[in-house]
Amino acid sequence: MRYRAGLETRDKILDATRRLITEAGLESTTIKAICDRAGVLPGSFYNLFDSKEQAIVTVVREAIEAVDPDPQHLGRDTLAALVEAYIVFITSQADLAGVYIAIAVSGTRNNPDLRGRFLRHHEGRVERFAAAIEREHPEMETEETTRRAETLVSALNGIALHRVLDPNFDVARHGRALLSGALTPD
Amino acid sequence: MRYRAGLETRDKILDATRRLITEAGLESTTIKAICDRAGVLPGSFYNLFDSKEQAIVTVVREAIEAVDPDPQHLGRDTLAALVEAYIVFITSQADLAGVYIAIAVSGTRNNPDLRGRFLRHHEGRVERFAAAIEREHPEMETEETTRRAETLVSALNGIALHRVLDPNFDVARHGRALLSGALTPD
DNA sequence: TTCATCTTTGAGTGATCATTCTAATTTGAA
DNA sequence: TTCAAATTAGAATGATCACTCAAAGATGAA
Repeated sequence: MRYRAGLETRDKILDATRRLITEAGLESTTIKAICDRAGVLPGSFYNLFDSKEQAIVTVVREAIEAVDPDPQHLGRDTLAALVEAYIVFITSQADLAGVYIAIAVSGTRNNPDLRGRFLRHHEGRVERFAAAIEREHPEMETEETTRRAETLVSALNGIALHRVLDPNFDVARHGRALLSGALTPD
Repeated sequence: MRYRAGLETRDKILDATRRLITEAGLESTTIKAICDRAGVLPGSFYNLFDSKEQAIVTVVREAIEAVDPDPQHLGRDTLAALVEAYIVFITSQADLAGVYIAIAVSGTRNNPDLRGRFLRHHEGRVERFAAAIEREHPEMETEETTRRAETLVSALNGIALHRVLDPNFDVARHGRALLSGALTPD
């Protein structure tokens, strides 16, 4: 490998960006703030990224990918496993979870790219949940499984949202409660 | 009434602020943007508000108060009525609902005042929901009713959050689905 | 050791931010 | 109609924003 110095700087910048978005919000994630925290100067930042936007999008893509782990289970996962995976994501990757929620709210209003990316991801996520429900309840109609999956995924995001506000919020307990409520008859 | 002109300008500014936060996010809610939309100049803005912060806090307080209507029902409302009230709030006061969610995420990180205000409001809301659950299920322990209320309120916020991203999201249907799942045995 | 290439430095750019100020205009009680 | 008080106009301030650039320094293949 040639010139690894630049790669390390890149990591430091992405790490700083990730933590800043979670701790201070998108609004406060300025070039200066990123560089201060990464111990780097603006010139170095722009040597590695074309724009502030690019660094943020990189981190956001990271977060979106981290939400859905184990793609090799696709088509075989249980609903409970999907919920547990999200709980693990929120609790063990708090920085990325913070990015995910921050983007869901602030990031998607002025940035069509982020908005599209997020909505496409959400859609795929709902489908994965719906498929799991259908596997466990073959008698249920497709429209119904989709609707229940939408409710569950959105509700889980609500849990993640509250966790950002209150680090003591018991994500596991509330997430599992939603799971057991998700398949109740109307 | 003397000098009503100022009051009208104040309304125009608050209205512009409300819509801007919902449509473009806190980040894009600048003095210039507010004034342009309100058809007013910065001098007029600062004649009526001490700071941009003050206008935003005014709108946020408005939103927080609008979430919980009919305080005269306090101590008598059913869980279903509370959920319906939130559904009505989200669908019929989209601007304020957008403000509410935007603040929940971006507003509370750097602003301890907003953060405290939001968390206090959330706590009161959970208590109100818990009391309704307890009334309908007297056999349930207090700790249990609180936990279920926390799950439900956070999950409802998740529904509201998704509605901000997708205006076609069927808030009523998903909100009611959460209600029926909220009292399922573990 | 040489030297082309990669990387960092840090001052500097124009744009835009929240906010201020003074002068002009409008208001409404008298 | 008068006039003090309320309100608006609009240019100006300094701070901070994202971003650029030329020069210095570090790197590693030969």
